[in-house]
Amino acid sequence: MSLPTLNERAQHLLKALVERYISEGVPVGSRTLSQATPFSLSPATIRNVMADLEELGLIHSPHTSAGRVPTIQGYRLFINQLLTMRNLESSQVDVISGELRQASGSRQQLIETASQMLSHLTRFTGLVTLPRREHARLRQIEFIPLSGSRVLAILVMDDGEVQNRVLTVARAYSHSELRQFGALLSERLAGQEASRVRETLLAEMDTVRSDLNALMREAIMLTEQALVEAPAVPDLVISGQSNLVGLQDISNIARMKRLFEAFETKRDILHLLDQSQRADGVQIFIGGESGYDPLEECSLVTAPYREQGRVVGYLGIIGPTRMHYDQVIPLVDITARLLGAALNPADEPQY
Amino acid sequence: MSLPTLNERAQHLLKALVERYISEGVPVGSRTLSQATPFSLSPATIRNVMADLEELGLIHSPHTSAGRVPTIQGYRLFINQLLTMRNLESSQVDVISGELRQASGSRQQLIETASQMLSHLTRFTGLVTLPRREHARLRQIEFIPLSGSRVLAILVMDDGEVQNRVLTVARAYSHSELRQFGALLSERLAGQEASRVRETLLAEMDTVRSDLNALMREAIMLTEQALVEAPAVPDLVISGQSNLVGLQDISNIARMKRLFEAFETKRDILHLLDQSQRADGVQIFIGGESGYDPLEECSLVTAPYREQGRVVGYLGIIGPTRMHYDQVIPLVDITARLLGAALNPADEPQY
DNA sequence: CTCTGGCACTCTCACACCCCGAGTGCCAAG
DNA sequence: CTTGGCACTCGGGGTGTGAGAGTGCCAGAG
Repeated sequence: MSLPTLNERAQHLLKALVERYISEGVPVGSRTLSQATPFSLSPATIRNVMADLEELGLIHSPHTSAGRVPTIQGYRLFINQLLTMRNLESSQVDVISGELRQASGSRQQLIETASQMLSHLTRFTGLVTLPRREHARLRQIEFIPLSGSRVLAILVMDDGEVQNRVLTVARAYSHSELRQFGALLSERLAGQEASRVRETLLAEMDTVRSDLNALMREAIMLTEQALVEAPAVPDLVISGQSNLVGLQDISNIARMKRLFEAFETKRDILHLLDQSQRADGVQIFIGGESGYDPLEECSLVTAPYREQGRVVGYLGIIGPTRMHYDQVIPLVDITARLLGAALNPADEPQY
Repeated sequence: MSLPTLNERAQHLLKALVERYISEGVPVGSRTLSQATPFSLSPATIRNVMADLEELGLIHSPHTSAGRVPTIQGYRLFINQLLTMRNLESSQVDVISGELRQASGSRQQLIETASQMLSHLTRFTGLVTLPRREHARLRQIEFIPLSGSRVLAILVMDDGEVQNRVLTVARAYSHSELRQFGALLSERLAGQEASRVRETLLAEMDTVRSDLNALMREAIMLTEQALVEAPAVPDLVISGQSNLVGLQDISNIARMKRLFEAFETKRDILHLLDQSQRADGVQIFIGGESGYDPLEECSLVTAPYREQGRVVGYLGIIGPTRMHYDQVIPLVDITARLLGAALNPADEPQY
């Protein structure tokens, strides 16, 4: 899968060909290319070069008398080595940061806005994963009695995120009992990362066992229960699916159906985004490169976004493989940065 | 827009024609119809009747030498007067009630499951609105201090629903102050419908003013604030959108695009569902009857669902106008009933 | 060795054409 | 009122053809 190395002329021609194909959507022939390149080569010469490129698997012609079209490897080489990014218009940046600022009240809305921005500005489908919460720190825990033997546990996170869980417990607790539990636990657990809380709890259990402090044990079991129940929030926000309907590149109806099924499942796409961990900046899956069938003929452009220096989620777009990477890549990149900034207000914690 | 009355023979033929068209998807000719009907009439006779039906606007032929196809009015008459429902297979009912029982832990999940059931069983797109909460009664109110001048208000509803709002307040309150507010207000407001709470609060304000009870006034203002902030939950759950991709009836790509845009907007569809209030049972919008353009060529089959005797939401499906109404209608109906039942466990309130 | 013009070849696309089958409308007779 | 007959219409599918675009290859020039 390693990319071949090309001489300068071949590079130039490949670049011109891909750019032309991206903007026109029609196979590119030797004559067209000879006009569009400063080398001033005759079509015949260009044909020779193209034959080489075809042999290398970078381009391919749909049929004998059509021009050439980039293959996936052609796109790959183009993106890795030949692509010159286009500067974003500052107005676009303003739009994104403006919208994000406006939505900065709630995390959920921030994520949704980012997704919408991506889809509006690219005219493709925007994706944003919810930020992973595992590094969030607990601020406090409260328990409130509900009817019968049900208890409402409220976990307040450092960043203002609030989670509710309804627990079923062995016996009814009074309001004041529960308040005590909460105070006790908040004191011990505040400032801990949620992912570590369980360990702490288990350790605590041991010391408590010797003390035979029944109250404390109950409280721990309640918290334990509350942490186990995973909240059922949607973990991927998708916007602008309809933008992909009717694109000439995805004209095959069966393929489109599979694509939309993938959007509904979410799981596989989420998995794909999670896999792109290694990259620090923008990462791109071209066509079937992801190994995920429904994305055939599509490309995925993603970038991680950060909160307090840590990567907490990914965002990106799905569009046809034939897209203006030179514009989309900077856009995804900047959106990731701006979302990160919006999640980390410099002045104060989120709430 | 009133429907014409037909003699028995015409009714019979129209019914046969619509049924045939629904199951085959091909315009129905006079010969086909003469074989499929017990009257044993010659094609020529049937042609005469069909000419009448066409004149009445109930059927129409796509072109000279094609058979006939029902018009919207034809479908309407068919559904209102001629349709004989098909009994659901009991296995389907079992599936629905089984899945709903399994999801009965959380309201959100119940709604999503219902939507999925609708889409799976019809192979079309399922819709369920979230239950309106306006008749929910408050059980209790709690306030928890966050950092600085932020306060977390927690509203616990009678049915176990919990809502959080983060409030920004003028000054910082201590934990115990807030607990007092909560206790005070819970006492006064518990058992009231959320929609009426504001009135009560305003009234309370007056009495309090004379008492000059500052604490209480603060508490009221907090609650007021908490109630005003609307929670931003998605209010319509859509499942199985991809089922509509590739149906021959919606082959027009531009139309499909508009349909999917409608799914993304949600708002208009939600509005449409809300409009179907008057109906007690299943209601049907055929094609453009809804007055909503993107649903051209589609039909909407909806039914209200109830909680404690009150209609709190709507569910239904969107599919091609050419659908098996005799199966879909009972299915939507029973799903609404079962969802209602799942929301109203006989033994105890939801939590 | 590289580049170029020329030439024969291939393939798609659009258009025209035609025929077949299905279904109709109408009429006249039962 | 029903029916058989008949002429008519229309869309779909298959075929044919010509134009256009582009290629591959070859031979000659630099």
